Amino acid sequence: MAKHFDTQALDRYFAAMADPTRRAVLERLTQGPASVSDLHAPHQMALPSFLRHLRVLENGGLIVTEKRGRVRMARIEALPVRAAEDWLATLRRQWEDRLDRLDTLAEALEHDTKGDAQ
Amino acid sequence: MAKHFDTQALDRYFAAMADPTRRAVLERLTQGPASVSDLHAPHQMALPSFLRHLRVLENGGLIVTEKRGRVRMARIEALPVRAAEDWLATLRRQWEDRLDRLDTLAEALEHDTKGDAQ
DNA sequence: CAAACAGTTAGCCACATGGCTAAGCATTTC
DNA sequence: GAAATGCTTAGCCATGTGGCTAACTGTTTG
Repeated sequence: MAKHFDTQALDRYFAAMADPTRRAVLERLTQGPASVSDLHAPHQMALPSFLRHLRVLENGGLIVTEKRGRVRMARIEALPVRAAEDWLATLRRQWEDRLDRLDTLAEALEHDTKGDAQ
Repeated sequence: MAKHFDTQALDRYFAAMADPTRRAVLERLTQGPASVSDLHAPHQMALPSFLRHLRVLENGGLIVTEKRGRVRMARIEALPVRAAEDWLATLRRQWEDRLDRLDTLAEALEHDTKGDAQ
């Protein structure tokens, strides 16, 4: 029942997503696989700089790349995105549950006017 | 229709969540507000180091703090978590849509055996 | 096989991050 | 009002991150 989150993986997932260039790459890759050059084209920075962003995405497991001849193709990997989303959802759910319990408590206090809480 | 994501905000949200200490603080705060000392207690690091994690969370807008007397209380802020979650959901959805389109294409090719796509 | 192409590696630099200790400043509390 | 409490600031250090240029490797292509 208890969800198991790999903290190191979450570290890398979230860190990977904490950069506009890398998020843009992910968005681009939702439309299908692309080569390093294709992915690089819309960005101003030098290719080596860009390549390191791809590495961050890759060893965070968010994308997978494969070299064929002199071209390296990249595609998005679904699972890590799910993992990050799940962690956030779990967090939000816990928080909402707590608010629900507070509501319940508030209602209870309204009916039963003993003021011994707080 | 088009969702609007503040990139700088996303940078800070995701960066804030890319650290186990900070995620632990967020999880703790889903159970309700707490003082700096309370939040610090379960963590090994020195208080000043810990305080900086709180600052990262705060100016990423993930938590709100308020000082009353000599105690500073912190509570979680829902919206940024939502924003991050939404961005991930949007990303995943685009990706799934693309896969759906590929499925549709595959079906079409199965029925209509003309191989002029791709 | 020479040239163009697509990545890659190496190395440099500036700044950010994450940890520490030591000392300081308000606010209780005794 | 002195002492304890709860945070805060300042400053140091090591490592990580994000950018660059220059030079190199392996693969097509003319």
